[in-house]
Amino acid sequence: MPRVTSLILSSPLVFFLQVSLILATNAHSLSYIAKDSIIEIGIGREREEVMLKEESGGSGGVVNNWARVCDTCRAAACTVYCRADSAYLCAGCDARVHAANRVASRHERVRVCEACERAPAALLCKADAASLCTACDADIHSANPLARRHQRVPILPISGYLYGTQVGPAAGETEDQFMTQEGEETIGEEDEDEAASWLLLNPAKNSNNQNNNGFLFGGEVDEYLDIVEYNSCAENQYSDQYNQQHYSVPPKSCGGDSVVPIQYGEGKDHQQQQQQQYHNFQLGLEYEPAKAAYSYDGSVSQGVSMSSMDVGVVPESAMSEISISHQSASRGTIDLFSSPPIQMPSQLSPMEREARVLRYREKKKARKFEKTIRYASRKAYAETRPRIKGRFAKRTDVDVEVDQMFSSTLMAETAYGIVPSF
DNA sequence: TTCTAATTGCAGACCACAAAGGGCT
DNA sequence: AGAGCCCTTTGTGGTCTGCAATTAG
Repeated sequence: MPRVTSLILSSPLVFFLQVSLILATNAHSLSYIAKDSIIEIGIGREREEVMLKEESGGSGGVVNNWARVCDTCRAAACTVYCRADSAYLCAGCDARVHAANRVASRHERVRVCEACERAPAALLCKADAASLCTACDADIHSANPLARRHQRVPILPISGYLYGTQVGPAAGETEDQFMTQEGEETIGEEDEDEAASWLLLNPAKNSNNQNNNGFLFGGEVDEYLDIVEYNSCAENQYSDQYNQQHYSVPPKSCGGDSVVPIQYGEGKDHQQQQQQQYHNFQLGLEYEPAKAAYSYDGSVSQGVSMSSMDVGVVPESAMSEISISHQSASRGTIDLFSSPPIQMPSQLSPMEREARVLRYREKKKARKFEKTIRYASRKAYAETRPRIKGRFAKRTDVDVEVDQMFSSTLMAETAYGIVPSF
C-alpha cells in the first residue's frame, strides 16, 4: 500500500502549497483582477464607482472603476495623496499643481494604495511590489502564513517635481508614467519577445531623455544588467537602513556574489548618474535638486528579492528566461519582482497601453510557481522508491516481491491495472 | 554596549535507478 | 539508412547537514 499512500498524500499537499504560494505572491494581482471588474467583488464600493463614472461623464477616458476621483479635475483617477493639501490628485493635476512654484513642489505626497486606490499608501510590500494602505496591507498580508512573511517597508513621502523638467505634462503622458510602474513588473516573467515589445524604446530618445521618470536606459542590455545588479544590492542597503531605523533589523549583506556598489564620485559619468537616479527612484529617495529634477517614491519598484519559500522551485524552462535579467538571484529561486526597471514606450496609444496591461495581467494571473516535472515517469518512480532518511535506498528482493504482489493484486482487483496520473 | 550561546532558516548534498541520449557496430 | 547494443548522463523526492543570520541572555 505504500505506493497508494504516498500518491494520495502528496497530491493534497502539493495542491495546498501551490495555492498558498499563489495566494501569497499574487494577492495583489487578485486585487487587480477585481478592480478590473473581471471579478466583480467589493460590493460596498460599487455605488461610489458608479458615481465616478457619472461624474466623469462617461467621457471615454480610461478611469479605473475603483479609483478615487481626483479632487482637482474630477475627471481622472487619483494617483497620489498630497498631505499638505489634503487632496487626492491624479498624475496630471499633481504635476501641474506641484510644479507651479517652489513651495508647492515641497509638498509631501504619497502614492495611493494600489489595492483599494482610495487611501494613501503606507507600506511597500516588497514581495508583491505594491504600495498598500494599512487596511489593505492588513487584509492582504493576514491571508495566509506566507503572505504574512512578506517584507514591507514604510513608504517615504515624496516631494519635488515628479515629472522631470517638463512642467505640466499632458494627462496621458503622466498616466504613462504610472502605468510604467506596473509595466516594470512584466519583464521578469515575459518572454524575450514580449519583453522586447515593452522595452524597445527609441535609443536616441532614451539617451537624451531626462523625463523617463528620471531614469534612463540606454538600450544596452549589459548596462542594464549592471543596473539590476546594483539595484538589488543597494536596495537591500536601503531597506536595511530603514529597518534599522524603524524595526531594529540588523543589516544584511549584499549577497555573496560580491557585486560591489558603484561609488559615485565627482567624476561620475552620465550612465552612473542615470543608474543612481533610477536607484533613488526605486528607493523613494529624494534627489538633491541640483543633481536631479525629480524625486518620486518608487513604491511599485520591482527591485525586490523574494525568499525561496515564497516562490517555490524554478521551472527549468523558465530559468533561461529569468537568468538573463536576474543573474544575482540565488539558484532555485524566482526573483520575479526584481524585474528590470523598464519603461513602456510613451508613444503608445491608450488602446495599445490598455491592451498591453491586460496582456500583462493575464500573464501575471497565469503565473506558475510549481516545479516543472520534465519526466513524470521519473517522478512516479521516485515517489515509490524506498527511502532511508530521505535518501533513495536500494530495493531489496523483498521490496520487489511486495511491489509485484501489490501490483498483481491491484490489477486483479481492478482488472484494469494502474493508470499513471500524469 | 559587547560577547556568547541558542535558535532559526535556508541551500545544497545525498541516495537508487529508470529513462534518455550518444556512440558504435 | 535503420536497428540493436552498450555505456554514460540525467532527473526525481524526502531528509539531513552545514552555514549564516537572528535572537536571547
